[in-house]
Amino acid sequence: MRKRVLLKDIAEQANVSISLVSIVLNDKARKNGVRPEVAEKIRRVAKELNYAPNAAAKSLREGRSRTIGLIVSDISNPFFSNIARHVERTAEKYGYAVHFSSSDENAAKTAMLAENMISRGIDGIIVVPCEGSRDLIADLAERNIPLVQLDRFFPGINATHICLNNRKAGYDVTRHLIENGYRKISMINYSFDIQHALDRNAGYEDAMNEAGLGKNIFKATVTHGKMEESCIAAISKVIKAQSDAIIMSTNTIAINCLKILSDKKIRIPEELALVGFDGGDAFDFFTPEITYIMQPLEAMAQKAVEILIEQIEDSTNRFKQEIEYEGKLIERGSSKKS
Amino acid sequence: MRKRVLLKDIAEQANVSISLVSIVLNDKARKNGVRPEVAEKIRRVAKELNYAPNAAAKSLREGRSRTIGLIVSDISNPFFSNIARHVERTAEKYGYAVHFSSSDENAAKTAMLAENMISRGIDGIIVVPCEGSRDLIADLAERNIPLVQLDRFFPGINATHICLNNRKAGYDVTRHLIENGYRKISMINYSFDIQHALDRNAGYEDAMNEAGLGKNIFKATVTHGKMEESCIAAISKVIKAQSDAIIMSTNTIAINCLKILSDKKIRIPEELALVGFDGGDAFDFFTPEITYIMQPLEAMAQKAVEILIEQIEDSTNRFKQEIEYEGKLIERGSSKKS
DNA sequence: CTGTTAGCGCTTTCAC
DNA sequence: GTGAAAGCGCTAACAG
Repeated sequence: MRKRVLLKDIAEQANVSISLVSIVLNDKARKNGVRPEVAEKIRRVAKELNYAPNAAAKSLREGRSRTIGLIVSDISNPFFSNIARHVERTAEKYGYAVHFSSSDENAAKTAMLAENMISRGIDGIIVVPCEGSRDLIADLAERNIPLVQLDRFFPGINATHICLNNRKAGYDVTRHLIENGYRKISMINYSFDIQHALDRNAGYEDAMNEAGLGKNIFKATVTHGKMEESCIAAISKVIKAQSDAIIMSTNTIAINCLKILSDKKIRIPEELALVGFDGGDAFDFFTPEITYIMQPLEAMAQKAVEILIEQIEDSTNRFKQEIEYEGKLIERGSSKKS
Repeated sequence: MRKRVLLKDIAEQANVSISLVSIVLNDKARKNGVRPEVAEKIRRVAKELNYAPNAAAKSLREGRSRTIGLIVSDISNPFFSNIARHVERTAEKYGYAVHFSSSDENAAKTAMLAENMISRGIDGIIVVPCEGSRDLIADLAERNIPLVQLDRFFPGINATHICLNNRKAGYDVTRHLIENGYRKISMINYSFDIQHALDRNAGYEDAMNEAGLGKNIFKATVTHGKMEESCIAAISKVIKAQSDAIIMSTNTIAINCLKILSDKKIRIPEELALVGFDGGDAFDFFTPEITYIMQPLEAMAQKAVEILIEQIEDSTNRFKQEIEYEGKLIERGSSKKS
């Protein structure tokens, strides 16, 4: 194992002290009035020796690691891996690395992952919180750990969040269906007690009531742990209720439902119109293509990282922020009466 | 900011020395003959105080961080995010955290990411190497940095790899098409000078030659930076050559080609049969469903992590391993003559 | 059995 | 302008 090169090695080569090397390599030469030629020499030697600082020592000394943690439900879900990609890109821009973990929608696991990350010295956390983790999030925020909730959030706790205007999005898809002539519109959603599900439901109900279709409101719920069975059950219920359109409230729900509907050979949109959230290959390759609400994921993820880094780098700047982005309806074949 | 609890705090509370606390909390109590009641007390106090070790200090002292780096082309690509998920799960099992980065198929960026990770003190790297990074990989291996190449690899360098038996996989899909009556089978692949592309090509040619169809071998190449245009061009060429079947050599190529074919309203498989690699929503929701070679990704990722950790934890055990897994053909509608 | 001590590599006063 | 020295929190060798 080639010995790692240390500040000491550079100092010896350059005939200066270790502290000078540290100062120069941290771009504090000017401030400390180091002579330019000395600084230059140190930089040259460092480059020659291929110096790379020891992050552990730096972290220990500085009390920060320039690493952020990202907790999502499941990194293999394209929605979250997209988030991860944008988080990574922005973090990199600011010189931060990213630790990721998947929570499997499990509150206890989320808590464990967060503690683990903290123990490993990450400087802050971006989390897509799952049901039941309200207390954890509140606790982290109270402990003054830089934290941003992304995509989902808990109202009433003192923690920053960034998400879609879900109520509006729920309203918009419903409106879209109504305008296309659908009347018996059903919603399939998680039973989650989590704000984004509640808000999408609320938007749906707003639109239905506004159109005088309140009596047609029909909500079927599915359970995370048993997606397949519960989606089958939900679809049966929806069909029995003679719905002419379904709103599939999340990407995962949609993928499961689409498989089932495809097997059942139900004609879309003639027999049943469909709308979803978030996009993805499934929506693009289903026949007909699925209408959906697109989230400005890149902007949201970027903002999340930027706010987090602000919090990290300025500990006086940890006031709660609540940021909502507007979704955009992508109209396609699955929701248009011929 | 609630002050973090240190070994010192526990030591004071429990009326023992810091080192005893360290010994006990690192499960070395038995070995050092610490009295059980003392050990118990220390553990109790640690729990009460909610002690979490400072990872930076531990890393600095121990020279290892229990963190591994994962470099893939693009974490938002479902193929890679699946790998990430399995890597994460196995790493977690062994108490390791995961840093991830996307290389964008860029060798210079890969090098930068790897150096960055090393500087940050990761203990080892799992990398899906991109074209042009042979020297980098060889260099890392020579520097004795624990390293496993996953999915792709460079032959002739002294570095472990885990991948599919790509030649066999290329052979199998081709055979499958031939057996289903297709004769003018074309291959769309990266122009990459990377082994897995070459091997899939070789397998394709093996099967074609074996069946006396050598004169029908037709390969169109696409370029990573400009997938859309180059896929359009490739498909035009393939159609002009009057192919009756296409092998799409990677997931990304397939998704791009499927969109194009879908726009062109070419009837699959009557006019053109299709086979792909790796699966995904696109293959499941395309009509008809796409036949593909499934890689045992979970097993491969798990093995990659395990070998990496072995290398990390036993520096005498760094001999090169070359492990290949067999793919499995998933036959579906896109490759069966009615 | 338990405590003292010496660093891991780095940054940062504080003298000179 | 530059260097010596202390110390971040932890582990492990060595005394006692």
